[in-house]
Amino acid sequence: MQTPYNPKDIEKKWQDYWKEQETFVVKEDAQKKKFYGLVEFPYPSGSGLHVGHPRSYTAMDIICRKRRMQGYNVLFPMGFDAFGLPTENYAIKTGRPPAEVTKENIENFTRQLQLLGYSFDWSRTVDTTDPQYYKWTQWIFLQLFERGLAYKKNKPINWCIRCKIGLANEEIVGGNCERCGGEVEKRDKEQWMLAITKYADSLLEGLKEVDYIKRAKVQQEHWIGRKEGVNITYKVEGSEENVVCFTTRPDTNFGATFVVVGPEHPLVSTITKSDKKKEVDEYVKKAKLTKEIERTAEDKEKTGVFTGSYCINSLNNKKIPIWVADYVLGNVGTGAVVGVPGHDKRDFAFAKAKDIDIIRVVVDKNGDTTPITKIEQVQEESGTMINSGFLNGLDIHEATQKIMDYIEEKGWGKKVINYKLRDWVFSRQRYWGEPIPLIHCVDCGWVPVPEDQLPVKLPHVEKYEPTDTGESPLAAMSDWVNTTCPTCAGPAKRETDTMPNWAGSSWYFLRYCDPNNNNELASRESLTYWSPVDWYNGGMEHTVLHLLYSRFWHQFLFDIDLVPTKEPYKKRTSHGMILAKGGEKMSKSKGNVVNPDDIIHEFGADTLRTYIMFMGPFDQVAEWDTNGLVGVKRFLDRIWLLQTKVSDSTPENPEAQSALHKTIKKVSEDIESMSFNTAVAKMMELSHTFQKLDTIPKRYFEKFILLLSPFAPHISEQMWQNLGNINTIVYESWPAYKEEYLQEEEVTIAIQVNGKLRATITVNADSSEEDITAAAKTDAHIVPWLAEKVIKKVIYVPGKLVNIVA
RNA sequence: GCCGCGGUGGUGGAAUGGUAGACACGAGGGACUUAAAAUCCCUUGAAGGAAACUUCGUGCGGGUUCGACUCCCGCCCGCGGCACCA
Repeated sequence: MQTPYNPKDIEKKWQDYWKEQETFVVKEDAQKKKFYGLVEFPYPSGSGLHVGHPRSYTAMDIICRKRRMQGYNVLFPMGFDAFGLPTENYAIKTGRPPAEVTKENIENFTRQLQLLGYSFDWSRTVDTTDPQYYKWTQWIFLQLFERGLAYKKNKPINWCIRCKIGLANEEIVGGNCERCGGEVEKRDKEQWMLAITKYADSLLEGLKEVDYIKRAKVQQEHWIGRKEGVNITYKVEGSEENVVCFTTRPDTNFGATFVVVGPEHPLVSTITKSDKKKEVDEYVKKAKLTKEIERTAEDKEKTGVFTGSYCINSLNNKKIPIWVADYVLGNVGTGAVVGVPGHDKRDFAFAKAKDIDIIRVVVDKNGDTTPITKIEQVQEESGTMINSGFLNGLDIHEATQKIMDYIEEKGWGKKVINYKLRDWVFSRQRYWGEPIPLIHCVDCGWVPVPEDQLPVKLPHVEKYEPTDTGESPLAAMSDWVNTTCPTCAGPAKRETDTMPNWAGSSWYFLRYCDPNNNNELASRESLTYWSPVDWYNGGMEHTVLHLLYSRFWHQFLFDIDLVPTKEPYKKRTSHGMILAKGGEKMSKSKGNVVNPDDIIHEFGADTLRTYIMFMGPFDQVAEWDTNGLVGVKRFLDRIWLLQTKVSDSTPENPEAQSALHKTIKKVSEDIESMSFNTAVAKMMELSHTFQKLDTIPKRYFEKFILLLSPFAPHISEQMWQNLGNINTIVYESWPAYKEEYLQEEEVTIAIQVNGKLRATITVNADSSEEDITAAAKTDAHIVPWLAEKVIKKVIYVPGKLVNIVA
């Protein structure tokens, strides 16, 4: 008699077995083809694993388990991205050292991940806060520094007042701090910058050779924001100065009626006429005090003041006024814009507000030539030039090319490529991050910490609070800060800023290849064997920043010949978020977070894993529904009970055999396309088919268990053992289907009359088209529909349907 | 505003242009049981009909096609990203 299915005993038993047997520990093996499956390593927060994490992990676990069964040598690692603000904030509140808190959190996360039965190679775990790890994060930074890609710059940074931290542009959401939602202001501060813009083209180019989901590519392209245009030089009348304006639409330049410089523009004071000085100064002062979010609000009314100066549009020798207006941003393009109000919405609004001429130079496809002052302004995607001298009659795109060449030829401007991408603000005035390994010497300037002195370890401090002065808590540690210059041995000071969170996660996948190497970030041999990551799954929230940053670092490492491939990830997919019941995000404050521990306790890890895969399309958001677990649990219960029906000496059953092979095909294909929900559904169907049998041939059941094992590994191992197998199921061969078994003896053919279903008939699979159409026409259900009608046409789709057109 | 994704039963969701609603939840009925739980079986898009069956039905309006959830055109709604980016 079969014992009942008891996930608690089974799951613990097999988790212990895998650990003792080192089932998932891998080594490089030149004889085997490799597969590197990667999931984003979690931030080990104090609240533990969240039910959203297992969506990504289970999916990749299934893929990796399948690859092992397909004979691949599989690297599937896990680690912890453990530097970060929540831990630091917790330390501030409780006074406990972040390292201690981190250690506890990692232990808890590890426990939870192991309860889920993932096939991670735990011997390769990395922790970004481990000095043996961040030694190499610092080392990579120094490589960037030595090649001029890390530089210090005094620039206005985004300062979160509440977190007391400088933020990267990427960390501002809707003008507020991404983390705390608080106000952000501009502050001048010396910041370490990484020259990611030097890699803009390369990062764009690299996207062509990788297999990323479309929206990940599109978002990255958008973020890089490459734009071809021309910097046009406008001579300021009665002055030696020039105003340079970037535009992507030089075709409309005959319609230029003004130039606007932003309040930050360096020429503002020089070009302002004395009688306008007071007004301009006041305007500029006010603009600088206005928060960027207010200034750039889309529906904000256009304001600005005339400088009193004019410049000359060389194209038509027209004299046009120069204005100062805050809708022009200092950090975009050249910080100055040529105003073409006829064909740019913002220029139009400005011209209307200031009563400046509006000239139409483009006729859209409707041929409308109404003066633009009389209609709402347009911004055409296509059209023909008018009022534009030698451009007249040209399509706007042709005109753009022609005039760019012309302007450059005449020396009035220069073709340029602009990017939306900015250099990466790389310093943080916080404690819980990697110290930036540089020393400042009055005589020698910034000097790297010598390699043999890495890592620069985080010292123990008494207080973790950041300061209002904008200095890291490390700045107060005078023993640590004061040091000697590695070059001249004179007195020198350490850099007290730390690196941002993104640093450790920008190369962690390389460290997994060789996690304990003390001499290099990872050995060339291990990187050559495992690189690149074959399949990387993660959240959409990381497709811009983390993905771009890590690609940048990786391309840099490739350029200095430390890694074997230009691109780090061959394939990138993304899972949808798991929302709480009701469609809200799960959050501690709302109290709607589902803890995997509770679910595992009640239903078991196999049920949880299978349910998460079954709940809906993998790439779309899904609402958590505890009721849904019931169905999956019943499915596993049912399979468990099927064991009693398994028999060694049962003849073939064509129907069951066909169902089995269809399931093999479907599950195999669905895993590859991440259609896990339909794979599970197909296995459920098969379980019903088997249930109807008196006895199940053992060879069928074994194949079924093999298919199930990536989804529900514990119960599968146990049933595999129950069937008399001695070895783990993990390295058994993935079942193959046979085309011949997919065919059924009889097929159901749909019969339509004029495209509407009127009957179905069941025929032998090998029936001829003639026989089937004849049977269709004479079917009792069909005959009345054809009465008094002439059959015009019969469409036959083999094995599917007959459509009689009458 | 632009870009991406989506809209299908009471619910989550299935459907290479070919029988819409697989699979699952829930609900209703039945079997087993002293009873309940568990399990198993049946029914379950809507309307009409005793039934056979008929009509309608995949956000809305058109179109292509023998045939459209699927392709094309024009909209509406929801989610995500970007956004006075010149």
